[in-house]
Amino acid sequence: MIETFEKFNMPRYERVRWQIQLLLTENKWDKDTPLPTESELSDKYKVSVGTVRKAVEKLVEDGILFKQQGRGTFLKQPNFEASLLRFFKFRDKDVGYLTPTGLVKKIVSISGVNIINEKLNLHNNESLIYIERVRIVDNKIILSEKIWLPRSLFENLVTLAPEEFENLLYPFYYKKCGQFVSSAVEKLSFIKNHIDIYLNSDGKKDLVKVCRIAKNLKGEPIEYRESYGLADNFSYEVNIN
Amino acid sequence: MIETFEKFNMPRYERVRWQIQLLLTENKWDKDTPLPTESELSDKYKVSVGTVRKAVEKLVEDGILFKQQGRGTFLKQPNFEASLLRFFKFRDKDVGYLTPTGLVKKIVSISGVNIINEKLNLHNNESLIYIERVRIVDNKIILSEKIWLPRSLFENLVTLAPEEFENLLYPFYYKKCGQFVSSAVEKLSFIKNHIDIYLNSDGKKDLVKVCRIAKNLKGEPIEYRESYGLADNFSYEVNIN
DNA sequence: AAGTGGTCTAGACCACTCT
DNA sequence: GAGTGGTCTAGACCACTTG
Repeated sequence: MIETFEKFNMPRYERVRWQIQLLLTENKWDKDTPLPTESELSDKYKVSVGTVRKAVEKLVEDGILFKQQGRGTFLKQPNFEASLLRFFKFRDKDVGYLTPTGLVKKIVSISGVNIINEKLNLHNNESLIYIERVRIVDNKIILSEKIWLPRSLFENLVTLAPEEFENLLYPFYYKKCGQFVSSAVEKLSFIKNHIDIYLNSDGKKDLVKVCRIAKNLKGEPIEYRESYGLADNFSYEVNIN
Repeated sequence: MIETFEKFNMPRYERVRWQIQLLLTENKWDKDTPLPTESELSDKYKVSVGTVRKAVEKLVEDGILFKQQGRGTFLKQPNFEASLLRFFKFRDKDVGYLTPTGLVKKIVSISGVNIINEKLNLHNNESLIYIERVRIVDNKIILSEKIWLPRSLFENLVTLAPEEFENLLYPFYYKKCGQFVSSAVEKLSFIKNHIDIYLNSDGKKDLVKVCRIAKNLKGEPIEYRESYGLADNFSYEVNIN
């Protein structure tokens, strides 16, 4: 392995970075379990502390680790549920922005669906778990979600009833199935005159559709999700450099 | 100045970063004029090369500088015109994605407008330049833009006719007025049944509206722009970490 | 007080670009 | 060949957190 890295002229800090990333796939890091210290890592991988620091810095930039002076370096548990606010902002009269709660309405095991399996890098015959879920603010459904998971990775979910799911799905995946979501790609589009059983009872509406592929630390897709919301609630802000 | 920095416990690399940023506001850096070398900077600011490197790294992350091994470090000329593709993707049958060309239709000097002046951090009585501009792909208008500039900074533009503007505005601002756009905030929203004189001749349409505040190196707003496009053409993709 | 990450230095050698 | 940034080291001292 190390020889391979060397052959490709990969700098040591990159090599260390991948070693650490490998370390992180072990299911034992939570927000209070620090990684080995910088000097331990520098001993382990036979590089200077400065090189370890550079590797770790990259992982911090990627949002995978976070450091706390005096305490240590930790695996970051991203909160995508809150960061759906990237696309939708639901403003309360008094409080400001709200985080919607999640409620699973339906969960079934289904056979492979070509276009979904493709997004999840699965063979067409591999079966899936399909979930319907709504997001609620102030007793009002404001988002409707369809979720597809590779059954092979999420076997432990198939026997659960909708009520047994928790409010936030990604920490739940990790607890029940050891699947850790570390990044995602979202694609946004606009669809007109659509109907959604959870979202609008009174006919067709203009909706915003967000397609998300969520990935684990290795960059492998582990969830495909489509979120629908009313276009009226939509708001998005981005910084450009 | 330096004492001030020290008092606030600002690390040296941060201080150096600000010094460099100050350097950059001098109107003499283009894509072929390298900054002073790392060792020159380390002499000048009385810190080690490693500290300079850290300062420069930050500026590279911010998209303000770029480095090229063997050549030097340069001020980055961001191409926002191309990066409007952040929100709109216009797909050509053959070529893939296209960069639209820009055409100024109208330029006038106007008195202050409260809501605009606010966005530009101007007093209400300060006057503005107002520009209407369209973006064209394949002989078809696909974006309509309204642009407001502080007249005090862009005095040199008021005497120009629409034809005298170049395809890309931001390099043009820099050439004519020494105003360098280095970052921006964009806000996206949907508007229904709107009419736009350049965009749609056959009545009201659903539009996507992108409001942009463009800023100089000091973070001061220097342009406010509203871009309108048909919702059908809209597509946006984002990575989350 | 002990241990963590945060800052900073001085110097070495490598990889690339230009002339 | 001269000069640039790219990688890497070994060590110092500081700031913060925890027992």
